[in-house]
Formats: sequence, C-alpha cells, structure tokens
Amino acid sequence: MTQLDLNSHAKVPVAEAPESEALDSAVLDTEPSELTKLGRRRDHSRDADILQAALDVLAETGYDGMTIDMVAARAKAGKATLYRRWPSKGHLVVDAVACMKSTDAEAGAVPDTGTLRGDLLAMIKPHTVEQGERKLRIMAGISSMMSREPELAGIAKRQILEPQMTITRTLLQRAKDRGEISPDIDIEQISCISPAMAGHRALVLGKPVTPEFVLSLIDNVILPACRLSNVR
Amino acid sequence: MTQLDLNSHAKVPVAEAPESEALDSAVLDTEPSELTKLGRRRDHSRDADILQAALDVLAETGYDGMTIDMVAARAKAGKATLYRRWPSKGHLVVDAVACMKSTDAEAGAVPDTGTLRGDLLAMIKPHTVEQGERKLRIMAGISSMMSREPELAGIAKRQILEPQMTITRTLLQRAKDRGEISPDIDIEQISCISPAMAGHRALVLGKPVTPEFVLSLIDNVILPACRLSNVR
DNA sequence: CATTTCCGAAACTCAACAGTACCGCATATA
DNA sequence: TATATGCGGTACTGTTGAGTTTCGGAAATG
Repeated sequence: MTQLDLNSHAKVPVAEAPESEALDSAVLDTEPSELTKLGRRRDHSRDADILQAALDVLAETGYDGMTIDMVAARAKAGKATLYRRWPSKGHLVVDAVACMKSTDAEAGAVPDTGTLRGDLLAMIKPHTVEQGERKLRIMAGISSMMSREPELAGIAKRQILEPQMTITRTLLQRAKDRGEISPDIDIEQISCISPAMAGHRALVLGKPVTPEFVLSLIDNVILPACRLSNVR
Repeated sequence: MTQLDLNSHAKVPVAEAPESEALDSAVLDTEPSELTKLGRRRDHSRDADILQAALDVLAETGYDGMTIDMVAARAKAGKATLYRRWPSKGHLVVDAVACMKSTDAEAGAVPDTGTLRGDLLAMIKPHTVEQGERKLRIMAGISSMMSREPELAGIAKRQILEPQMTITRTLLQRAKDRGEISPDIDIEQISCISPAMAGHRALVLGKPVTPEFVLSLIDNVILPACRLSNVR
C-alpha cells in the first residue's frame, strides 16, 4: 500500500555462502564510518532476536496483521530500538526474510545415494518438513505484499523457494547425467512439483505436510513425471 | 483480526444447482417479513454490481488493502448502500466469494471425448484459464483472512477449488471405470496437481498460466502420474 | 566523573479506514 | 398529496497502528 521505494538495504550475502553458520544479520548501521566510537554501542546480537520475532509474527498473522509492537514485545525490545535499526515496517520485513536461516543447514549436504528415488527420500526429514511448512506460512504472510513489492518477491523466492529447488535441480541433473532419466525431462517443471503441492496442501487445504505426504508425492507424481516407475 | 463471528448469512445455494443462470444474489434483507411494504424498494439488481466490484478490488489489492470506499466507488454506489445490505466488510467479502459466478458455466458440460487426455485437453479454454487466474488471485487476496475465518475458508474452497476439482475427479473416475487407468490411482492426489501447480505459477512465481503451460502440465505430470504415456 | 549513545518503556502525533449520520432526491404505498 | 424508504454523496466519529519523542538508566569512551 505504502509503496516502500527503498531499493537499497538487504546487504545480505543471500547468494551462495552455503557455510554461513551465524545468523547473518544484515542491518543498516548508521555509518560506522571511521573516527567516531563514543558511547554505548549498538548490541547487534539483538538483531537476530528481533528478526526472528518478526518472522514468527509474520508466519502467524501475515504482513498486514503484524504490528511493530507485536514484534517488539515478542523480542522483548523497545519499539524505538526497532526504528533505530530499520527505517520502516516494510524494511524490517524485507530484512527478516532476507536474513532467514537457510533451514537447509543440510543445504551444503546434497544427498547422493546413487538413485534419484534414494536422493529424494533422503531429503525427507521431519525437521526439514516442519521448517518448510513454517517457510510456506511466511511466504503466505507476505504474499499480499509481494505483488506490490517486486524486490520483496525476489528475496522471498530466493530465500524460501530456491534452496530446496536448487537441491532438487541438482538431484535431477545428476540423474540425467547418469542416464537414469531421459534428457528430455523438464527439470524446472519437475522441481516445481514439490513446493507447489506442499504449498497447496498447507496453505489452501490447511492440512499438514507430513513425511508420508511427501513420500506419496515422490512415488506417485514426481518419479512418474520422470518416467520412472516407483518400483525401486 | 476483528473476528467476525456471524455464522449466519450466505444463504446461497452454493451447493449443486449447476443450472443457476442468474447472478445468485444472497443478500440479507431486513426482514421482508409480511405486512410492510412502504417506500422505495431496495434495488436488488445492484447487488451483483457491488459484489462484482468487491471481487475486483479483492483480486487487485487483497482483503486488507481493500476499502469499502473503493468498492462503493467502483460499483458507483454510496457507502451507505453497502452498509444497508451487509453489516460489515467481512460479511460483504464472504458474500462476494459465496456468490461468485461458477465461471465454469461449462460446469454442467463435463467433457467426454473417450480418452482421459482428450477430456483434460478439452478443459483448456482461454476463457477458463483466464477466469481461473482471477479466482486464484481472489483466493490469495483472502488467504490472510482464511486462517482467522474457517467459514470463509470453507466457502472459498467450495467456490474456487471445488468446481474444477469435481470435474477432474469425474474424468479420472471415468477413466478408471473404463480401465484406462489403474484402480490404484489416487484420484484425490491427481486432482490437486492442476490447482496446485497453477496457483504456484501464478501467485508465487508471478508467471501467467497459459494454455501451453496447462498442456505441458497434462502431458508431463498429470498423465505420467496416471501411468499413461502421453503418446496419445 | 562527564559525555555520548544505546536500551526498554511509555506517551504522543498523525493518517487511514470502518462504520454512522445526514442531505437532497427518487420511488414506492395509502 | 402525505408518508416512508432506498438511492448516491458527503461529512462525521472512533479506533487502530505507523512512526516519533521523551525519559530514566545502562554501557561505552575520554
């Protein structure tokens, strides 16, 4: 609604630093330029808590339902502290999404079991599935804003969709390289199946995305789409 | 946010009156009970315009971005007229979704070409695809409200998802009955593929849902999931 | 210890919007 | 014609929430 023109900010790595352990905080600092260093210094360890709180509220109430006071209260911070670090609610949200933990700590660890089915099954872990659902909820929370804010839409896609998509693409490409699946297979299309079906189930149908659901999806949709019978 | 407790209203057929030509207006009337009939009478033909305007704004800005003034202005009506007919913004939206035209005027006309692929292809019509995208946008617009309002979520699912799902289920069941596909096929799961992938493409990726996209989806995902080769 | 900047908390300003009241006119009944 | 209601329009009321300011105190520097 309010346009939110700021095209700077979000100086996150975001891109491809798979090993980033720390809660990479990408906050604008009021110029730690050079000569000045006086008085109490900003406690940047709070950034992570605040961004985390913002993501929580976002997942629960959506962008429009979220208020700065909610975030501040949940982070046990003052509202002024938030505004000292981010110029607006929109910027806070953009930064929160941009700094989202790569939940796929296993992002670096792409499974390699020798078969496509084995690789896909290896991606099913309760923790991953649970975190994926949370991400979807965050995505839904900012969906109304995404159409008005291409910048945010891009960041959200990169942070929420890309990690899993990238892994899936890799698995499929390897399967193609070793001749397990045909070179004609549209990897991009296949990679969309899982996020699309999971999102539909969680956000539209309101049903939980269980490991059983993902398993059935792999055997009954994804592998058939790769022209592989699921009979191992 | 505001809870919107009213569990009455929405006295729509909604269910299965496939032949309803008129823009079924389901508006609460202030008791046209019995003896009274004095003064100018409410022009119910305006209901359709107002609900249509509400759906337009909903699709464009989402529930939170939509204001009553926007709807009134687009419908060239006075704000008071809206509040004379619906007690609140929430009720208006619920009614608008509930009264949504069955876009599938072809709902009564389930294709029957003799083959599953033929039936599925017959469902691809530019008009249908276009209307489907609009419905998805409306769905996205009320998504934030759906979690707070189970009633609305139910109505939305019934109005937006069910029509197409029902047709698809029918086609699949017929294919099963005639032995074209195995009895083991999970019809419910297959029926979700199209809405899930279309929604993902339109709302998450922001790409248009073209007839070509749907065609590719049928041949590369849906039919393989039915264990049918797409080679006609 | 003086100064500066941060902190959490609370009070404040200001704009947007849901909902209401009223106007002047149109349209209905009796 | 008198009365009653709906109509589009506009002005009003009340609340909510973004963003700002202020305050007492804490942590850093000199």
